Amino acid sequence: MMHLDPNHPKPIYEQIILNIKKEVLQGILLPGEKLPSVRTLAKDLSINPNTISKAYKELENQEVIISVKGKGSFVRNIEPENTRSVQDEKKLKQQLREWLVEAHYLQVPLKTIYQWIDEEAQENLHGN
Amino acid sequence: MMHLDPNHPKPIYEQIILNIKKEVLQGILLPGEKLPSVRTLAKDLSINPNTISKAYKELENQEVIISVKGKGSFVRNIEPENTRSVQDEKKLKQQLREWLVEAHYLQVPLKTIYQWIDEEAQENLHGN
Amino acid sequence: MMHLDPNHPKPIYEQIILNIKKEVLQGILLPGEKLPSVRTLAKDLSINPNTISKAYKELENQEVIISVKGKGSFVRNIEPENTRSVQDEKKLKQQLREWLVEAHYLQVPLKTIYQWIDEEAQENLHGN
Amino acid sequence: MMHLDPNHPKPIYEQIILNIKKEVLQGILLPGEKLPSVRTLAKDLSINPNTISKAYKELENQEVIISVKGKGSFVRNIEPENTRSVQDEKKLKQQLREWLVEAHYLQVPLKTIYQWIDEEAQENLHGN
DNA sequence: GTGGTCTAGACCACT
DNA sequence: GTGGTCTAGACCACC
Repeated sequence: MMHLDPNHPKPIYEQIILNIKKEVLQGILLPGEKLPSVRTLAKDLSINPNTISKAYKELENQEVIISVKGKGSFVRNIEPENTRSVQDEKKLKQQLREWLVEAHYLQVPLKTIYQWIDEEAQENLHGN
Repeated sequence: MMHLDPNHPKPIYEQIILNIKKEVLQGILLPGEKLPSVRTLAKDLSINPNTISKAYKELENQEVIISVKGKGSFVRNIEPENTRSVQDEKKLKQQLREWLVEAHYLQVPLKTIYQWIDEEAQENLHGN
Repeated sequence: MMHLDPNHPKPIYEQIILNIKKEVLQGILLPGEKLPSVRTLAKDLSINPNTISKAYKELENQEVIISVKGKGSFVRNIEPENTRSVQDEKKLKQQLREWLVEAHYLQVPLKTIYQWIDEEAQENLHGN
Repeated sequence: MMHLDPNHPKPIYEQIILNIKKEVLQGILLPGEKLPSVRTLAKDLSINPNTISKAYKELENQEVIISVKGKGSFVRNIEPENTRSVQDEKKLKQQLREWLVEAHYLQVPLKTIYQWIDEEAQENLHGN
């Protein structure tokens, strides 16, 4: 079950997006699988359906899922040719750069950073 | 000279904070050195002095600089005893976790991530 | 109701911060409880919303409350792990030192000081 | 020799006031003793004479010293009948109250507070 | 409705 | 001239 923190600084719909992406990565949600409907997920998480709707729309924009009128929303394949755009990469790198300034400022050693990444990578990718 | 993008998702005052932190890390701004005054920096960047003020105040909260009424704002020493708190570390790790989900989703290989970090580390820490 | 004195040497936004901290300590505001919105509190106290906003932001920095866009501001739990840092303690002690010089100069006996502290402690901590 | 910290949030003239009061309390400066002249003290501390002047004027207002034209400034007796006014006491108590809110919030135990006071009292009063 | 950011312009305290 | 506070009013993102 998805974990949401209403007191998180990140808006709820972004938390949902992140969670679903994570489940796809981890193979909990498989390509072609049907996602819960907007209304049922909203009920399960006891939040506003509009918020779920916004998350699903954004996931469709990012080509993670596909919504079919009258049928539901489904996980898309991660197509290898859907390789990241130059823009995506630039954005990611920029975000990393900003994070590193903070980390360096707080004197986190490089070794620790590598360790954190390895821990997380194992969880997300387990075998990919 | 500092580069600001008013259309960036990050608010201007945070861009300023990041820029100054980076300059401190890189040794462009040295401990004790005087920062440009609120008003002159505002004029140089053609933004409102209050925005600069907000950035400087936050930098003072984070103990990066110190502002003295009537005198100006100055870079503080990075005291080794000012080690990061448990909460700081938790926050950093959480941010990293979210970034990694994105990166994995876009299929950035671990190797590339390490490379990006090394590049940036060299720029920020040059030998530390 | 909160009491504010515009002619106080302490800025208004700091008076608000102190008041809210006190109410949290005294259990008037409970963890998770919603604070009045920036706008309504501003109207109630007949001051500018930006001033409230400044106070709330600082309270969020100090991890007393948490503000969520579109939802409101809420009292956080005081986590026992969020122990004070060395710097916090240093700052507190320095402030106390300066206060004591004044008190000694005005010949307040130690006994009276202890009495004042006990009175206040009872109000703030009521049994903790 | 007096210790001044130009990077302290407290204005320099207040630091001077506090220092002189402390020296009077500790018996380093005795009643009737001549203080250094504005100009020589300014030179010794390498700060602006106006700042010293402001401090001395305030000390005269608070009846700690007395300035005689053409002769210099001198430490006054702490006269027992110069007992603190009701106003002074109210102000002191108010300041203490605010400090205690912070201390309680940061979970400093009462015992620790007493300890801090005792340490400081010994330094300031040594035998009074 | 909520909080967050930014501008414009004012006044104050300190050096 | 310096930073700090406050007001007034605007626009944005989120729920």
